[in-house]
Amino acid sequence: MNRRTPKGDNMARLELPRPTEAELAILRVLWDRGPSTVREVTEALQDARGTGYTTALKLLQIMTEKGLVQRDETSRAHAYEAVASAETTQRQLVSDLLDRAFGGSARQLVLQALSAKRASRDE
Amino acid sequence: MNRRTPKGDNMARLELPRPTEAELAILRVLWDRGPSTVREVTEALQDARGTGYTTALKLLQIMTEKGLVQRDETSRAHAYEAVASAETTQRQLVSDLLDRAFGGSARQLVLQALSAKRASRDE
DNA sequence: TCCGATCTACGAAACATTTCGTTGACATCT
DNA sequence: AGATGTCAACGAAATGTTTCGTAGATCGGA
Repeated sequence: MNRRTPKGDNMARLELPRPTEAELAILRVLWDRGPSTVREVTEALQDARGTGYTTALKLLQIMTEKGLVQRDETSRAHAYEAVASAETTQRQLVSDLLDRAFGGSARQLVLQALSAKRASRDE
Repeated sequence: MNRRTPKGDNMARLELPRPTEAELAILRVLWDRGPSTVREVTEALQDARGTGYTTALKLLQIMTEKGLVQRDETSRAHAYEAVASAETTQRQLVSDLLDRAFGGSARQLVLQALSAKRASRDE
């Protein structure tokens, strides 16, 4: 395990774990919609992925443990909310990719980003 | 399974699978050094990761199956070589991240890349 | 030829991620 | 109250990734 702020802890917020692929898809929904129930997340994910209800629920439970989302249990249908902003998480992901694939050369990454954009526009 | 060019197939090279984290570390060595033996890869990886010999070998075998690397079996110590260039793979990774985390906004990704660079320079 | 070093191959264990079936709680409607 | 539908929780299966132990082949030197 790898928790920086172990569960009940209220320390300086730095360093959440890197979200997995399925987790990231959920975070994108939460960033778009704000706090949402499992059903809402599931429905928003129907198009992009085939995510079933219990799958989304399980992922949100795991993400709560990891500290990636916060759960509001006030109403029967709990509301989940992303803990880190889209910008913060995106910066972390870019930074990881920078280290893992580009040896820290932000310049190369930017160039590839522009090239990738052009390629996707071309099709 | 998910192979585009099923094993013996020699079709147009497009679309290799996205390398995993450990695989990417190996690709970086191969991009740096050119064709290398398992031992050479293992030694290059000693610092960054603790990768043992059989681990590197297994990964290279899997990567060969996936088409990520090519194996030259001429000498007893086989030589492995990356199939796709650093640039091609990097472009693919950036493109994936763009879709998965940025909803296709290359502009945002570039901004975060610059911000990530600044942050890492600051420490 | 025998020994030790080095290599590939194989398979399984350890671990992480994703999916879903089932259960029991609770709510709403009749 | 009883029937029906929605919910969270849990555990386990299915899949993907990483690590390593072990076996067998080959090479070179004593």
